[in-house]
Amino acid sequence: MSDHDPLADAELTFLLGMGFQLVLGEFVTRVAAAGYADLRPVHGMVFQVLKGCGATGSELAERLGVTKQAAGQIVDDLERRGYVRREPHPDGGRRRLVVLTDAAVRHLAVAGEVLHELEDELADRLGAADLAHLRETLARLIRDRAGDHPPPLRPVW
Amino acid sequence: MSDHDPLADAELTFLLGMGFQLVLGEFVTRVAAAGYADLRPVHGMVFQVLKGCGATGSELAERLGVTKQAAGQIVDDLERRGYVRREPHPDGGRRRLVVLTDAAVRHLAVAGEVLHELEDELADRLGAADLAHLRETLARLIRDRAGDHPPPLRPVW
DNA sequence: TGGCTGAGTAAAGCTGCTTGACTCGTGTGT
DNA sequence: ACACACGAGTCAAGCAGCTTTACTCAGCCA
Repeated sequence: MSDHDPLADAELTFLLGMGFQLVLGEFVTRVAAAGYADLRPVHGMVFQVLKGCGATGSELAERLGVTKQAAGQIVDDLERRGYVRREPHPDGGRRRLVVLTDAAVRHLAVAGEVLHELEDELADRLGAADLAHLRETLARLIRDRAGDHPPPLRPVW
Repeated sequence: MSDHDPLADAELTFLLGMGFQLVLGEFVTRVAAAGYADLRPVHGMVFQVLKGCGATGSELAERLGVTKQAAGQIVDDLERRGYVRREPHPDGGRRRLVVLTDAAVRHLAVAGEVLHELEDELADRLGAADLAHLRETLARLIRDRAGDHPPPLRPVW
């Protein structure tokens, strides 16, 4: 056909990257519009890790896939802005437990809502069955490449 | 069920990001093993843009979604390492045409081969029909969010 | 002639990470 | 009891890959 879709020929890697970029970009835009323009996706990852009973800086670093110094800097930043607190760790030692403040918990709720909203919209536009199939195939791809323990999600290239 | 798949509950955004990260990581590893450990994905994007008849620095910058200074720095780097040349532009002015050397053309061939190899392996493991469906749904997602002119693929967060 | 436009360049600054070197509590072996 | 290794945390410096700001230079058109 003369009007051939260039996306049909695109590399799978490109399709995945572009899909991720567009969806994440939309997510970031909406969360920023909800009053969180000062939080990047990595901060959301931090909140996910700390959700529940918190974690130490080293645990956080491992979960984020960065050095403990980098994790410390992120925590410094979030502490200054009132999203986390450092408390003495029950197990003592030099350990300190990083925990979420209410502001961070509220952000988690908003972010979760935005994610579901976005996914619902995509289900409408792409078809719920196709979206479910997309999820399922992606999950198998991830399991195939990374097993049961996918590595930390890091900025790509 | 006691043995429930945590990936089934994961956010779509997460699945897309993890899928992209794993596939791109595998791609980078294999291309590095083929002798191109000194080239990042962005260099491959540059080669894609310049493939054919080359481009000016400003055109390249626009296609990459960076400032022309950043594009100039990348071109400086690639020129030093023998992957591109700057030639006088046929249209004159201050313009200069950045074109690929044979080394870059060889890299393009290798990278293309690796991408197809990777996609064939995934077709084997996930099922050709499911992979085709994945591609098709991703293409529709991209078209839905970006129309016919998807923005440059950039490092994400 | 003189000014506008658009490509390219030069220099400095910034962000988010890393590496290297340390300090300090704690348990462990002898 | 004492030394000491270990692991968490922190300080400082460095670095990559961009951006912002500010300029130079060639053509073009009134």
